[in-house]
Amino acid sequence: MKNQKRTTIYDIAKKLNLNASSVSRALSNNSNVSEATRKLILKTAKELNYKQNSLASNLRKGHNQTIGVIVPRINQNFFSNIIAGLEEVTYQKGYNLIICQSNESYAREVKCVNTLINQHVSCIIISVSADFEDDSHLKNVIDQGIQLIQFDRVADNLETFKVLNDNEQASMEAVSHLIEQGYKRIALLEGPQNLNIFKQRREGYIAALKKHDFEVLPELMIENAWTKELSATATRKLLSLANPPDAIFASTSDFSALGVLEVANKMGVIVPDELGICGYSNEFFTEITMPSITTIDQYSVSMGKTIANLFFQEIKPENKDAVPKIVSIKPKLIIRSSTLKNGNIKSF
Amino acid sequence: MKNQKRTTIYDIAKKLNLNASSVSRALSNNSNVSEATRKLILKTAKELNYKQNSLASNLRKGHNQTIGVIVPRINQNFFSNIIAGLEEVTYQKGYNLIICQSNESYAREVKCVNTLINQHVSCIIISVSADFEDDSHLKNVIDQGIQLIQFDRVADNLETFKVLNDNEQASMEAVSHLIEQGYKRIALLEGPQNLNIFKQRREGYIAALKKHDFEVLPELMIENAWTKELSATATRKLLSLANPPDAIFASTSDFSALGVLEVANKMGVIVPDELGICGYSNEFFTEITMPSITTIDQYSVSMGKTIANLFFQEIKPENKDAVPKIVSIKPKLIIRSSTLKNGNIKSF
DNA sequence: TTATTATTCGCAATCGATTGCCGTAAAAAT
DNA sequence: ATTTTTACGGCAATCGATTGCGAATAATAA
Repeated sequence: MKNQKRTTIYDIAKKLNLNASSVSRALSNNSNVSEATRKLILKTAKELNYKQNSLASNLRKGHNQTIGVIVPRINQNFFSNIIAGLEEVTYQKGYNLIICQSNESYAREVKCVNTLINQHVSCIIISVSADFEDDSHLKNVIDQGIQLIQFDRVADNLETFKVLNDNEQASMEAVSHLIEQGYKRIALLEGPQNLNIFKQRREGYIAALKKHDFEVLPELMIENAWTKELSATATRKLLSLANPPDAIFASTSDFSALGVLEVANKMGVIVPDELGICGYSNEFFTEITMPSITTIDQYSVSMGKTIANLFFQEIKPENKDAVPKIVSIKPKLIIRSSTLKNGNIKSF
Repeated sequence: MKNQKRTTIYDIAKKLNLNASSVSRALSNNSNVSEATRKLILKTAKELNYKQNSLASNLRKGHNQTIGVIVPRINQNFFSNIIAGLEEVTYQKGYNLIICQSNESYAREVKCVNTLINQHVSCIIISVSADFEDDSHLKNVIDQGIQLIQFDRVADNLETFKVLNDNEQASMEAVSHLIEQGYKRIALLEGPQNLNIFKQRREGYIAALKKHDFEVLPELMIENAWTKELSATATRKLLSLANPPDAIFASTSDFSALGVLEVANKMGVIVPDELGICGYSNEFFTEITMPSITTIDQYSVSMGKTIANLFFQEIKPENKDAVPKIVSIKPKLIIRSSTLKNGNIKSF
């Protein structure tokens, strides 16, 4: 049973004294086969344990019921939820996903793109890596006639379909919330500014400060504090300032916020009374920390569904003069204990 | 630029007045092409932006540099780490992964298997779904000449390569640890017994009790408590027994353990003094709960690597008389505050 | 210079499924 | 009974890359 050949439509045809074309038609359920022979073909296909060869089928048909997905890391909540959402829709439509991780490396991202191009996927859905350099590989995707949808982290000046979070708005709401809670000196932990999302969150932060006539203080804006460890270090620095902040918006992630919280707890700084903390992403654990962490939910699963639906409804129908659409999803501020100054603290 | 044809080896051949076969040979870097023409071909391939059509290549070659992975859910730590580990190795070897989720549904698992068979992947790596029924679909994989590696949750009586955790051993160590800490009545939260892993964990629990001359009490063994909610319910029931347990081993997952912890905290039962809690999987959050949760680390990333290496070293070389090997990995008990009765409590 | 060997490249079949076109036979219409 | 229409199914080309075989040329040996 090792090297047996797999049964093909020719095997079925031969057994029934038919032509392969009839077998193909019967199996694809299309037309021009009598009900009797169709049943016969289906029956013997089952008997011979026939499985279609998608390679051959797709080669002939010139397309592929496959969508490629490239994300920086699949073991991050946001991305795995996006994929879960994508999968839910694509599965219904009989498409399947090839999932690749760039591991936040540009070189690897390029390789992933090439692999997917070679596979003739019908669409590539991508969120670019942190050390994103330029968009030539993405242009290449388009040149090869493959649909491209960017989400979350995107190459701004490349005209494609995009599904985005309104990071600026969310960021502004978060900071406004902090201000309304009475925090006076609000620090910002930022991610790499070559990624659009982190730029936008910074913009939102600045906008909120300006709106409330707060000063924008460069010493309170820490670049590249986007891991738990980097954030912890940044927090120690911030809290030992002559005039330390009374709130920190960890705009990069909840892991970053956790770093802040742990340092605060260790230093005996009371959260939220002496220090407000807000994270980003609504990771599972933000609900169970002490205190629980205010954060921003990105509706990641439904965002995944939105992306997939965009493909099936707008792109796949080959609407030639369809202008690349940009869908923006408004994230939601989830207010928890870490920013509720006025006694209204949720219990664990 | 929409419907342009992609350039093929024939386009390159025509431009250079060569035959496609030479182009193919030049690109595959193999043999029988002069250095001069090879360079010429490579150059014009780049100029024309040639991308190989993997469908055609794989169809002709009869195999596929692709491995299929089927897991219940990719947004579970254990599985996403497995995939991360797999990817690290397969990427090096130029293979890529098609990742599918069964969503814990048997029907869907069967569909995933069929899709991967159709794609002619060279290997399927699977951890079966919770409502696993029978292994006919897996037998089918083997019949179609596709390599099969099972991991973690496996169909026991199907002879394939397997990579397993020594669940029984780990479970026994966990329960022994509880006993050594002085807990006297240890309850068990169990998962669906049609999955090998949960059966083994139960065995380990029983073995530890017997080893220490403890009675095995059916009323302390709760079946199907494998979500946070089910575990919470089970915990309430257990703690309101006339003779309640003083420790609970949530053998199914850390989420389950979290459910236990939350109920204990709400009921004012002090962990670990009045109730010991041990989870399974070493999810990220177990480190940051109050108190932190003792759990079992499964070395998931390195397990993924092990699986991939198994394929490349033992299976792919077509070692005809290779007996399906079973690799067992010994998980590690991570002792944290939730089971440290004797004052030796780690701080948050 | 001729015979032999090695290199390089073309020819054509092949992988398996799909599909336009055409012929035949059966069914329907006249 | 004859013509027209419809249904069914075969033929053969096609998708793009690979590969065994053989021919032509170049390099080497005799």
